[in-house]
Amino acid sequence: MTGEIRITLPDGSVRALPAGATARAVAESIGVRLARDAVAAKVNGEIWDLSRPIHQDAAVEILTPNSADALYVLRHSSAHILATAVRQLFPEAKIGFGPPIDDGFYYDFEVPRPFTPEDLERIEQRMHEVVKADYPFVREEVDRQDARRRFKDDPLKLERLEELGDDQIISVYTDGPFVDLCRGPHVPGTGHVKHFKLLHAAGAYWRGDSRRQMLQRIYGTAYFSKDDLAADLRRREEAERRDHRVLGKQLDLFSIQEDIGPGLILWHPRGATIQFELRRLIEDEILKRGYQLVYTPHVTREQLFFRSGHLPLYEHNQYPAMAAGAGEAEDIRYRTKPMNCPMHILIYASRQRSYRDLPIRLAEVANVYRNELSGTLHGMLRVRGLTMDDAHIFCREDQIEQEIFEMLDLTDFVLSQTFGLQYRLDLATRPEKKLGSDEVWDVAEGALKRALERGKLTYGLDVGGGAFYGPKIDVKLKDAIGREWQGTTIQLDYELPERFQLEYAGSDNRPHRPVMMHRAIYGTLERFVGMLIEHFAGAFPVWLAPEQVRVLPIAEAQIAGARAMHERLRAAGIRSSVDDRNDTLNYRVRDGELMKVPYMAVVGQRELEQGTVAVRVRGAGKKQEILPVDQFIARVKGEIATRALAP
RNA sequence: GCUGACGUAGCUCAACUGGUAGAGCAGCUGAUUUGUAAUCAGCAGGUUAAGGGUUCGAGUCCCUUCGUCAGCUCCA
Repeated sequence: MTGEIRITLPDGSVRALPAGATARAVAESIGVRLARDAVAAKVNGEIWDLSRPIHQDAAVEILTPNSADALYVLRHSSAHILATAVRQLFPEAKIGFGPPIDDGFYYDFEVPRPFTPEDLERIEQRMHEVVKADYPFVREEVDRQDARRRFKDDPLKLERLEELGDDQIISVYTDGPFVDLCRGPHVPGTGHVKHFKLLHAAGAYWRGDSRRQMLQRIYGTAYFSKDDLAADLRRREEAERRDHRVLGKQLDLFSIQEDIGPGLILWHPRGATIQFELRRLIEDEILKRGYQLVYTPHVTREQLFFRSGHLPLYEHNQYPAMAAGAGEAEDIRYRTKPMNCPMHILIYASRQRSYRDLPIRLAEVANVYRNELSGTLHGMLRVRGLTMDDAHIFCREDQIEQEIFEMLDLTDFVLSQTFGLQYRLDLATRPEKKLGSDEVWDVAEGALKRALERGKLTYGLDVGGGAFYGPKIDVKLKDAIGREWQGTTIQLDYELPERFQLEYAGSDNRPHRPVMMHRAIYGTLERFVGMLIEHFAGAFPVWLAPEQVRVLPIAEAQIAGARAMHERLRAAGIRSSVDDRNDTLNYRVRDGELMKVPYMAVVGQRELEQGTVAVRVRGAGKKQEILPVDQFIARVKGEIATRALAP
């Protein structure tokens, strides 16, 4: 391996360098500034250290701080610096994994006692010293014996080491006093990591396995620039400011009370109004699209769920059985339902169906109960009593594509056209624990794929993320501050029609098995409303706002006039209230703003005499408009009717 | 469910190393009649999450249970 190698750059140009040249040398051959900015390199699509020798012809791209790949490298190095500092302060700490993640990095440690906030401060300070020392990250390739020797005191690393195949290169990275078994790559030296922050510590199972020991994980984040780090910390604060649990209390939308139990939502009148509008939107829309509404019970004989296969497979998520109804045999038990599908299936199966009837689309906004682990509950976003905007479609094989296509269109109508939310799609394929044969899954996954492609939609793959009864398309919503949320799911199901022996008479007058689909556009009203609260920061568009107009008389003399106006608004279908409390106008305006009421209609003597109203728009400050009352009502009605997003 | 932190009035928070619960806002009453983000005064409000223990004495220390939070696992 002597002589020259040919390096192809991203612009297509080719440079000849001596064999064994490093990516740093490539960068230097291009320019000093690039060499100075270089963080790592992409060699044949794989990210390498700048200092790693290249022995063969290769395509090389120099990574600088403005690439996403470089940020991952930086964060990976940050994790090592974290571990370096922890090892110095806590020599007894055993190291686990320390990868970069989407919004930062973490490192797992096995330590005798958990880290305290004070520990984090000390660790962060020590990290700054490690950065100041600017230790180079040195890569070495070692054999298994050597690696075993080096990590003899780190059982977690040894465990990982033994999983590596014989054909895999074993590499270790050293920065100053710290050595880690690591695939790399890293920035050239610890001095490159200047802008970072440790965020919090929490327990995490080793290898993510709840049967194994709990390690202590420290999370942090890192950026190339001070501004980026500051912006991230601001974003985190902003997310806190929008917390739906806090806003839900302030705006009197909902509560969760110990007397009722965790994960069970009390929708107060204001929150219920939002739910009501969402139901109205989806029900109006699906009726136009050929769905039929149904209602089914909250509890059922548990036999139904054995037949559907939920029991015992889904039992960990179901509430325990209740005793039989009065006068029934004792061995008959009842369960609350965690899903609606078996009931909708029984409606389908309640009479003979013809191929001419299909597709049959049964919809129900229904409450179901799932016994989620207590530690997973989180405000409205993760609950035990769920309100699903559920529907099941029974159709022929040849109708699948069209049905999926229409569901994707409905999804777009609701999420994008109505709420202005961006979203992306994921095709989730067969999980390990599943019902049905691989052949059936092949057909099902293929059908979803074709529908997506027909809709010319781009989508990602979530391998193994499907439900146990079929593959699904998951919709990930993006909110106002860029966070992603699990919303809509569309699932194909070949299994339940089989279990319930569903049939329709074909044009050949022979029995056929229909295909079934499950879908929920909002997902659950709880999670969707929770997401909306954070998305809008509580400032709902007029059509969703629990209180659309608040009428404020300036003084006692206008109370009767204000009440009359409130009646006019209410008669026009506008949710209105009067704040005629014995407080200053300033006080009442402030209260209206804090409650995020979109419009305050101020009525003074002048307005009453002229038949006008002084309109204060939420968030617009002192700027106000004097409008004839008719005109104001027309404007609000218009915004409600079109479900306008502003104000 | 697991690890850790936490739980004081409706809300946000005080209360020295154990010494006998306090403030602002909200609420109620009254005065004030207000022109676009907090008028003034008075009153009321707590078995300190629940239960048990240590102590002369527990909001404070210990145990159990419940709940909340940060994560893990799981998930709409």
